[in-house]
Amino acid sequence: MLEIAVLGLLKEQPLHGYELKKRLGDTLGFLWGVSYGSLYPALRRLERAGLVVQEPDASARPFAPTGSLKGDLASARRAGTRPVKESRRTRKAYRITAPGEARFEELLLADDPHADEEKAFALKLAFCSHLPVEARLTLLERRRDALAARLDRARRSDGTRDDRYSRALFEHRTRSTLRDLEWVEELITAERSGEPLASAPPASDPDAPTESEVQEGATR
Amino acid sequence: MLEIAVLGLLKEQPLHGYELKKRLGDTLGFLWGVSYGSLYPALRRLERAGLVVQEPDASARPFAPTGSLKGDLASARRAGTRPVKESRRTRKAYRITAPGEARFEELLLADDPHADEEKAFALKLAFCSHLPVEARLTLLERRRDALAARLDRARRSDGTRDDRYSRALFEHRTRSTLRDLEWVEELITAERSGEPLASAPPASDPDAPTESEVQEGATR
DNA sequence: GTAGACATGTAACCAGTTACATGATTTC
DNA sequence: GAAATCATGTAACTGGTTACATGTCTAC
Repeated sequence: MLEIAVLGLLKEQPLHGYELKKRLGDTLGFLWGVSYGSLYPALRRLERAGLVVQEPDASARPFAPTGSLKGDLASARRAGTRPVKESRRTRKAYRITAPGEARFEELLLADDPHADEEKAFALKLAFCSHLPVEARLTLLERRRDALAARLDRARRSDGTRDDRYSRALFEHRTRSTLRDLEWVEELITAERSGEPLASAPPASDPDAPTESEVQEGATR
Repeated sequence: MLEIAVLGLLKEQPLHGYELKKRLGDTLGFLWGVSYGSLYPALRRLERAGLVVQEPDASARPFAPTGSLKGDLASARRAGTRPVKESRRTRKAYRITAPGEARFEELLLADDPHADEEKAFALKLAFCSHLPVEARLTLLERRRDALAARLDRARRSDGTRDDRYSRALFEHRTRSTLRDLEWVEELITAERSGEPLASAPPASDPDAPTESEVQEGATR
């Protein structure tokens, strides 16, 4: 799980742990509240496995980091390779390697029985733009099948306990699953028909792919 | 998590591990695919803590439990030419104790930061009929607040990554949260206004179950 | 010169998992 | 008497968590 997220983010740009955690928290948003206690060990594991490497550096330079990482990185890059040996505890920027990218794709298609199904799918979807179309379709179809199977099971096992709350729960859950299924099916057809992907119902204006539309859909 | 489920089921009737697992799988349905590897240790923990005790094995047996397991079994074999539904051997039936019931209520209201939020709530809701009304309301309101907070956070953090899939995910997730919120609010108003709770549109619910059912476990 | 953000890390724990080991009872 | 099912359990692992410990940089 964490591996996917980390590799996915590093695929977009090199980052150090602290920043990685921030992004895990807010660009991947709702999905992730990972802690350092799992992040740093994960990074070390990835490094030992050769899936990521430390960038020449970028740290320990005496310019002002003002909170802007991009600025920092840009400066660092400008300054070129400058190990600056004596830093004891400074940041370590990691970059994904070729094996790392391979592993990433592998993970996006693997289904880890350990992980929470919903979260795993969400995470994968969040990064699937890095995948070739067919792989993406596979991912979506697998999800569709899982949801369909769940619905089926629900339909079958109607002998749920006679409790009113359990029943309410059961019904709500079933409706949710149904909606998820429909959504995934939309994604699939969108994927098949080239690109559009108007994930929110109809009525959206495809000409304006900006925030406003997103907000509209979200707060409706 | 497991504790809640086990105590909740045992509150309804004494059961042994194997049977418990089955119910965890199908009466609690979709929620739970627990394995023996966690169930049995959990039972032992509960027993050591005095929250459950072993029954002399009177569980659902059509003939008198003499206390002698082997005797009972012999009888069973003698009697059982037909597939008598319930007659097994070394099983250990557990019964919930008074401290166990107390602990159960406590757990239903506690919020364990470890557990998955959605699953934890679902599980608690599934058993909340054993709770007094006010406690139930507390549970529901807390869930409502959590969902509202989530929505709020989503609304605020619009700086999501510019990825089309992440965006789709974000929107879908937001819609789901909104629906969950509405649902919980329905549950709350239903709870406040006495009993009705018509959570689903076309529910096939001819005979409205009356209070008696709700009451039965609550006032011990 | 110290407060507070930035940054990295370890240790103990937690709640589950799979794989395995074992044994009793029923049924054919 | 073998196979299927019922039934209980242990060991090793997993992928996270919190709490803690420490270092470095900037700004005041």
